[in-house]
Amino acid sequence: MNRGERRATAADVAAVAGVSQSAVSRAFTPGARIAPDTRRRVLAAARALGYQPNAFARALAKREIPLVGIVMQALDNGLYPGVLEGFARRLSDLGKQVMLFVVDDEQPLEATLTTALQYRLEAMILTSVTLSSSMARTFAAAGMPVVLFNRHDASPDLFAVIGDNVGGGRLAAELLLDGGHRRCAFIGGVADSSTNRERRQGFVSRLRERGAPEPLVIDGDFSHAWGRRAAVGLLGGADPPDALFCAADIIALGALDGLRHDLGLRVPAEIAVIGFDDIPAASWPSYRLTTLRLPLEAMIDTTLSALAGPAEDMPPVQRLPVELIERSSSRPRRNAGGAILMG
Amino acid sequence: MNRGERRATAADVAAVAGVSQSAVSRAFTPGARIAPDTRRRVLAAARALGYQPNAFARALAKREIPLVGIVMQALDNGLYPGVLEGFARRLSDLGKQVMLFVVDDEQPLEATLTTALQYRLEAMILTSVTLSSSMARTFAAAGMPVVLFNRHDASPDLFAVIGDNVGGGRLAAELLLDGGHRRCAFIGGVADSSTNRERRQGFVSRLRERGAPEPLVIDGDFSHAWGRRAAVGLLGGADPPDALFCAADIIALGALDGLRHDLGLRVPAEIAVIGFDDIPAASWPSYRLTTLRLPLEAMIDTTLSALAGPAEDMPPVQRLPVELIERSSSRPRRNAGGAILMG
DNA sequence: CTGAAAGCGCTAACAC
DNA sequence: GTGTTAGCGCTTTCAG
Repeated sequence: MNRGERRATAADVAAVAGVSQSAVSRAFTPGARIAPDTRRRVLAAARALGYQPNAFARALAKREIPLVGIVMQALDNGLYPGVLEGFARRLSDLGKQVMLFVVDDEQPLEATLTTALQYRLEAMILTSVTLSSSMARTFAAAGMPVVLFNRHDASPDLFAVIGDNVGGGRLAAELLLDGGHRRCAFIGGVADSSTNRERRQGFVSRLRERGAPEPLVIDGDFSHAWGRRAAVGLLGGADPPDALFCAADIIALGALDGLRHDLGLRVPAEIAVIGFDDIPAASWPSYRLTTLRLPLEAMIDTTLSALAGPAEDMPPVQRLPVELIERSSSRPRRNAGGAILMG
Repeated sequence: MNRGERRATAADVAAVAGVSQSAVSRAFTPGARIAPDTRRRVLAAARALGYQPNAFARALAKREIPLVGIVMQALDNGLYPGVLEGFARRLSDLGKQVMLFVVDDEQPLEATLTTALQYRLEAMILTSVTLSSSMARTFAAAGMPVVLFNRHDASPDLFAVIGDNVGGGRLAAELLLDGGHRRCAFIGGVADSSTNRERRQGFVSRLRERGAPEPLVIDGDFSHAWGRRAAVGLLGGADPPDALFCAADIIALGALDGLRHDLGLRVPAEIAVIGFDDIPAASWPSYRLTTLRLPLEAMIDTTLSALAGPAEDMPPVQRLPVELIERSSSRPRRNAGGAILMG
């Protein structure tokens, strides 16, 4: 490969086409005032030389670049591949590219965000992470819009698009209680993530409102392995629960596997399981997991329009409704509320 | 957000620090010749102004940018999230960013690649797609290295990193025959993808060599839904198979679900299933899928070193060995080869 | 070690 | 419509 050889520039094309360099620029600018014939000549010359406008030079001159950053923490929990794909497609339709950042302990968020600043990205979409207020200020100062996706923050001014986690948690409690369960447990993900907190809170508060016993609550991470281990542990303890609400589908899938295959329990006859998100695997016949569906499409739309519009007049946290998807990991509701059952 | 306000430039920092603009540049260049004290002053001024070097201006001046492109076709087959994450982390360790492209029918590869050319990316990693030879020529002319990941191409000069698909297919045949199966079928993915072709070819050829009956072969796509539909269809036909080799785990998972839950068959007692890739879900207790593991780590390493090194002296197609992972969707091997069994 | 100056390749007024 | 002319913000000789 001739790595060394210089790529053709607009000037080269101009020379070949016999026009000025700015004519070349115009030929490649959609709405520009240029004679159809000149444009044709320019394009022909460009093709001959293999010319492609240099995106950086353009970015420098225009002081903007159609590039948005997306930062993700974990690509392997079943939810984010769809999210990433959705954003990528939509942004691509808008003529924008995506710069992907994946963070973890070795790639701390701070360093990542510094890079984002250097690239003068149009905007940043932060999934599964949250922003310190000092960083938020830095971005605001740089004029780079930021939106949290599926995460939420205490700071009121940070824009966030989330599902109705509290409402979903309440729905889960409702369904379990209506199904005749009394001894519920919550298997959480990362303890201090907002999704985890809110889902648990909705669940626990509704349980209390209906006078059910206080549920067991444990936190871990968003993984299949954790769900499996947690479920097995919980069922081995004293006073085992008869219903599990998991902070995410990936955890619920693990719980289901632990319950059925490690413990030999029947679901939902002996114990019910509810997840959250509705990832693809939740609907597979091996699981048929009852869950709360996150409105991904709508969340992506909302995120993108927040980034595009002035966004000044919309409330900073957009909380979209989730949908209860009843499958067979939970029992159908009973009419009664207080019956005592299979202890 | 003060979108309008100009961000600080090196000149601004220079003014505050009382040095020349080039000193600022040096302060931000790792090995540059600059007095420790000047650097300190510059950095202080930079911090005060919230200055971050402009990556595009730098790219323009240096004629290179630490950015590599990754194009993916389907993020939802279970394999690619890990691939993407692996590449992102490794590249990030090298101080490089990743630009993600997702292609499909609406976002054709050609358009995507044109964009890549405009961004003067250091290199392109193409997963799950293949390159036309004219496009390959374009990239070569532009001096942009390209490597196909988990895809392979007829053109001999295109660099590709793949698993030993043929060998894996042969291993699958071996295992099935050793398990006493005779009537095998192959459930393929996208018909003309190289992975599909090679895996099938290895499988079929080994079956023939050992004198087994010609297997049924059908192609579809790389999805759970297809695997399920295909398995159900195959078993409903005349002369149903007693063993299935699927072109990918995601297909095998679907097949397993169809077999067990739609048809009520026992696996592997009544029918065996083997997949390919070893995605995370393959090891979950609900599936325990026997499969051929793709050496992802090694493949990623190889890809990256091909991109880095001269790559002139390594053979253009790197075929890495796959590993048979026996779980419980297949019967253990018997010593015999020809026993007749449970028709 | 440091500053001056010349680009890198393109866009955007501004005249014509 | 089209060419001319300034930059955009940084790196990199080249003197000193």
